[in-house]
Amino acid sequence: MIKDYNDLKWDAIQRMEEVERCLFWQGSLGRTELALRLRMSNPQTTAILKQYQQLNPGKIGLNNSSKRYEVNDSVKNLFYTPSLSDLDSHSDTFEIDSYAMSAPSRRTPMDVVRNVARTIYQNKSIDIFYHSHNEPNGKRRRITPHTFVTTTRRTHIRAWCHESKGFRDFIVGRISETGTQSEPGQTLMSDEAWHTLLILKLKPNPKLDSAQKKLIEMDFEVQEGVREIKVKQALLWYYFELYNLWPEHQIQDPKHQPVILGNIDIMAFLNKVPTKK
Amino acid sequence: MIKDYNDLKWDAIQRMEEVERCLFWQGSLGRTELALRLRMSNPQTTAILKQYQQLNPGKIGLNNSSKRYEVNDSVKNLFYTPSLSDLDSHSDTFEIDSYAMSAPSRRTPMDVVRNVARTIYQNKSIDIFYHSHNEPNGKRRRITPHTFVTTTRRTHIRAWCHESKGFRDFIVGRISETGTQSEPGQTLMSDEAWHTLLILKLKPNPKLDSAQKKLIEMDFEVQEGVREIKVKQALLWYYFELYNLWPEHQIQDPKHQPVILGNIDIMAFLNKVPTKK
DNA sequence: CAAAACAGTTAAATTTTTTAACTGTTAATG
DNA sequence: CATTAACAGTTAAAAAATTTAACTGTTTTG
Repeated sequence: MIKDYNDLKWDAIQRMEEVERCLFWQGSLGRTELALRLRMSNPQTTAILKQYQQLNPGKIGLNNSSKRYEVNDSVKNLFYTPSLSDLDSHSDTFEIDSYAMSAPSRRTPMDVVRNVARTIYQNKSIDIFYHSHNEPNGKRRRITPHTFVTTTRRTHIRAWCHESKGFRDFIVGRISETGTQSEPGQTLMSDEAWHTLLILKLKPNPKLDSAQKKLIEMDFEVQEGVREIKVKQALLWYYFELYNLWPEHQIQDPKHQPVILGNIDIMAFLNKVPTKK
Repeated sequence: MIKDYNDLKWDAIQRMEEVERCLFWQGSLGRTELALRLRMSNPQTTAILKQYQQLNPGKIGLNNSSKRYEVNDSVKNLFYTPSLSDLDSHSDTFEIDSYAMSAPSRRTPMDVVRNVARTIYQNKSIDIFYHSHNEPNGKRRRITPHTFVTTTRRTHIRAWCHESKGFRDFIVGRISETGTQSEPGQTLMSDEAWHTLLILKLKPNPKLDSAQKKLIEMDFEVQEGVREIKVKQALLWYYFELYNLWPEHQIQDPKHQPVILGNIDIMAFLNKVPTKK
């Protein structure tokens, strides 16, 4: 009768995930509440909760006083990995408000995303009309995309550019049109700057006093004065942009530049492969 | 036999959502593929696809040549709302790579998130140990949180602060401990700065040449020279931070400040209510 | 102390899903 | 150019999941 995690069918896994989702955000879950959420009858809901208890013993227990199942956070989740973006998409069903600041500079036209995604899925290339810094009015290009890259500022597409014969990043919001698909160029495998990992070292800005430094060390999880981050060479430029790391900006107010570059030599990699300058 | 959207049970809705998810990202979906994804038998999978066709006529059609169902993008989705964060959480099952840049300054300890979420859910207040700019070593406070706010830089909690007797923003990553819950203070309703909407006006940086301006206008969806954004007064500061809008920074390279403030008078609201300075 | 609000239970009826053995179509293969 | 492989689609009986309807038991509330 006790089933293994792997014996469950897809439907059952979805339900178990929903159970854990409720438990994580609410801390407790009533049977009637679950029956309403899953639109199921009471006997079946009871069965599901029993099944959950067998699969993940000790995670939940009925509190006779509140008449609700209460969660034991020291037992790990089996089905649900919590994240804030998940709260965003489910906050309407919980009574927990969640608000994402809208930022127009990051607009991501979903029809472009869709057509590029399908190009990746089919291992093809695609015609795009792209507005770059050098050609703001736009130019037709053919690219073989391999990965969507979400930086803190915008969404990019990492792709082989058939025009410039190299791997480049394309900002999704600057693609105004997508065209027909055709045979691919170079693929993920040969994107060296993508596969090269560098160590980026960050230090608190020395202009901060020691108490403020501690705060920054907390924010950045600094260990022994330096925070080391493994960074794809292809994305190095965006880390400079994010943390405002260019040495010529170090004159700035440390409020706008809480960390500075710990290994200047890494800047050599910024231009080595023409990623984006 | 033809069922209405509302007649479907929870399980069925989840499945339909999965069907639309596959269709959106892949553009096509095979019956055998769907059977594997849903871990269902072939006859049942056929039934589900038929049911989908009845619910959303014209959305999919079998291509006899590829022997796969192909999507008609001009017919709207009924169950699935696409987003890039959704691709992130499902990209392992599609052959579409997706990579999110890690940014240590945004760390969000999920145990803190969890305990605060449950406090909101239960309409209570909670003790936290908070490291602010003025008190980097941390101080115990009691807050009544009402909303999670995701800005482009980090996750905040909007809350009534029992110590300073006002609504404040707390950076999740700067909460080092959460304590016991108790009775709430002021709630969402009385947070004026949260409910006050302002119009923020953005213009392309005049130092840009006209071609570059066009590009920025595309990025920001500028209409007739100005982009207007409705902004909660409580979040105004973060827009200044995001777009680097402080007038004293206007000397900067327009690469780092693509847009400037269109309505200087709005700055009065930055300090009016002590949100964060 | 009675009522309300829950969780939990049972057994028969109903619905969904699987199993196993089929047909039909298209593209690729020798 | 016939054969095969790879798919979608079908059927009917068997099995499994779910609902319905009528219950019991416990704790808090008024």
